[in-house]
Amino acid sequence: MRNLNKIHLSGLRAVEAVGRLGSLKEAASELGVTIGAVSQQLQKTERQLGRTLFERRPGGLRKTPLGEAIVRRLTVAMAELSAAVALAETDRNETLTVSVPPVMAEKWLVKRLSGFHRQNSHIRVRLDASVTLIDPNRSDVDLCIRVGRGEWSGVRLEKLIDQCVFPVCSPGIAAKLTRPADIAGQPIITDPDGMFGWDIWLTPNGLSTDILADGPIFTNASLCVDAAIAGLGIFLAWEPAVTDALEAGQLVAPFPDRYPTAFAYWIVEAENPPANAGAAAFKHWLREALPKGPTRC
Amino acid sequence: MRNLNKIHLSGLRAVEAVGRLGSLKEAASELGVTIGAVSQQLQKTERQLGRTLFERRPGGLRKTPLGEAIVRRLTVAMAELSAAVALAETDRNETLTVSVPPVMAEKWLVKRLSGFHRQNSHIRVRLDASVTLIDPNRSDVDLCIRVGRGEWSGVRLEKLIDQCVFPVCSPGIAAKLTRPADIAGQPIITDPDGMFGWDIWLTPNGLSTDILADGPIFTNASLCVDAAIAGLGIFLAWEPAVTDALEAGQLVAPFPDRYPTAFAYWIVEAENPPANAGAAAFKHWLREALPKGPTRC
DNA sequence: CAGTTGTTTTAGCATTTCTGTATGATATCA
DNA sequence: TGATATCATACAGAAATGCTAAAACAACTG
Repeated sequence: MRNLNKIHLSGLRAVEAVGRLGSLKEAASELGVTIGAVSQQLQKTERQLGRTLFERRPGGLRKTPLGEAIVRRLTVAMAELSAAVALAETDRNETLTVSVPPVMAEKWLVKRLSGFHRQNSHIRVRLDASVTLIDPNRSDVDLCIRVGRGEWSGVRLEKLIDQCVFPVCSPGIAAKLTRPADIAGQPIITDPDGMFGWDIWLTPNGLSTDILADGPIFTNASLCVDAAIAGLGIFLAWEPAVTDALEAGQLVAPFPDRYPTAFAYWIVEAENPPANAGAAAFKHWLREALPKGPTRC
Repeated sequence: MRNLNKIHLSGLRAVEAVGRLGSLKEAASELGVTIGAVSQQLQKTERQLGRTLFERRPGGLRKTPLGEAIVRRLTVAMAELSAAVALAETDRNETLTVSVPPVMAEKWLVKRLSGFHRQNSHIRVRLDASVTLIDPNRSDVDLCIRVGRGEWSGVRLEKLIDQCVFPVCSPGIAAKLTRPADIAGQPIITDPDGMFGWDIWLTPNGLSTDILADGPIFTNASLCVDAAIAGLGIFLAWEPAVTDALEAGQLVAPFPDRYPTAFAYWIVEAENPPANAGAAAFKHWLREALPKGPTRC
């Protein structure tokens, strides 16, 4: 393989094209450069190989026996290279890697993905559920959905929905809650990694965090939602983490008012994302599918 | 195939090497460049493909699934390219194309070639017998042997032997010749394309071209020699065109003196010939095998 | 001889690529 | 915990390369 070190590969490509197509003119057109450029490449490669690959005869070039043999192999090689590149292109257009916070993946996205797939059957979606923000510029992730203030730099951003919080609990617990103050005394389900506190909801209701009782702790918002469904207490939730549970009646929002945290759901893309049909389709679908209207703040 | 237009092939080579060897360091060593260069190539290619081929993780790079697939194909492609290039290298070292004037090829070289082959059994010699000077810089000829003044430019020259002429004829005719003046009356075999005239030999012998009789004309020195052997007349010959015929007694040189034409036999090579083991061996063999000592002027 | 086709040459510009060096991030050892 | 490897990336300047455009050849064709 090391014998390729002294040969410029694009010269070999020129040789291949000229050999296959029979003339500088056609090769130049296929390669997208001028005839002169191809001529130079050809000569340079012949010099590097130390062999003449084409006889110059009136009316055009003609392969020498060695040229014939080499071009035959080069054509195979170029086809293989082309196939390798095509692999990337297909992948780029047909598979989409989306990085999503685990809660959203589990509680909202997984269930709806079939809807996307129904509309875009040729696109294969790969979900990457991770908490930490992956840099879309340097990973194989095409699209990230992230919760935050939108203060990331070096990326392309699009806001999806603001994060608005409201208490949720099982219907059983909800029956005991008529006023916000009734929250006191009920166990509170907590995610210690959560980025906001109960004050966001308590303060507007004229209450303080002092009234809150303790309750189970889960280090993952998805588990908190499950706990709430199981009737273990009240969780300060948000869309779309509980969209389905509310709809299915597994959870109830005893107080309709929702209050914005400082955060929102964002689409985070690489600064200069390569054209990707799948990414465009997914973004469009996402905007349509996300809870809107009455479910917003 | 056109999808290769937007991709630098050397970038693909870098991808292949890194993918196969597992680290920038080793790839850099194989490619004969610095690590930084490989890193840049890698990133550039990933950008061009629009896909991440390697995950950057502590301790080194690791192929993504797509990277894995692409590298597999690239390895095949590179091996094929390498084989194509190797073809040229083998050819360069093992086959030697020599362009020789037809007379020399027929009357001297063909017979002796087996001697060269016995000493250099791995080298395949291809003889190209043509009259016109092929430009060794732009043909698949490695070595030319040419008769001339050595006034070619843009080539590498080495003088072999000066051309010295002397009359030859069949033993039958020779019997009638005791003094140079006896040439008169005998038919003179002529090559109209010959580059010298009889005056070269006549003048030093105190004779003029007026005394020459007509005789058969052949447009090829080799045929002239054959005609002389057949007893059709006297031919003003030179080494090595008649070396064998003289040795075999088919021809006789009735007058021992030889006179130089302005010409010589030269080895003509490309200005910067690629290293070629065969060419070196052939030149060496040629110097040894050519008539020397008493057969010279 | 002018016109055509096809390749080569030349000069100059623009881009690419490489090298060194500095930087950063992680792992390993004592 | 700090010292030291290992691996990769960033950057800037220098060197090499590749491309274009236009002119020049060269060998046919009518």
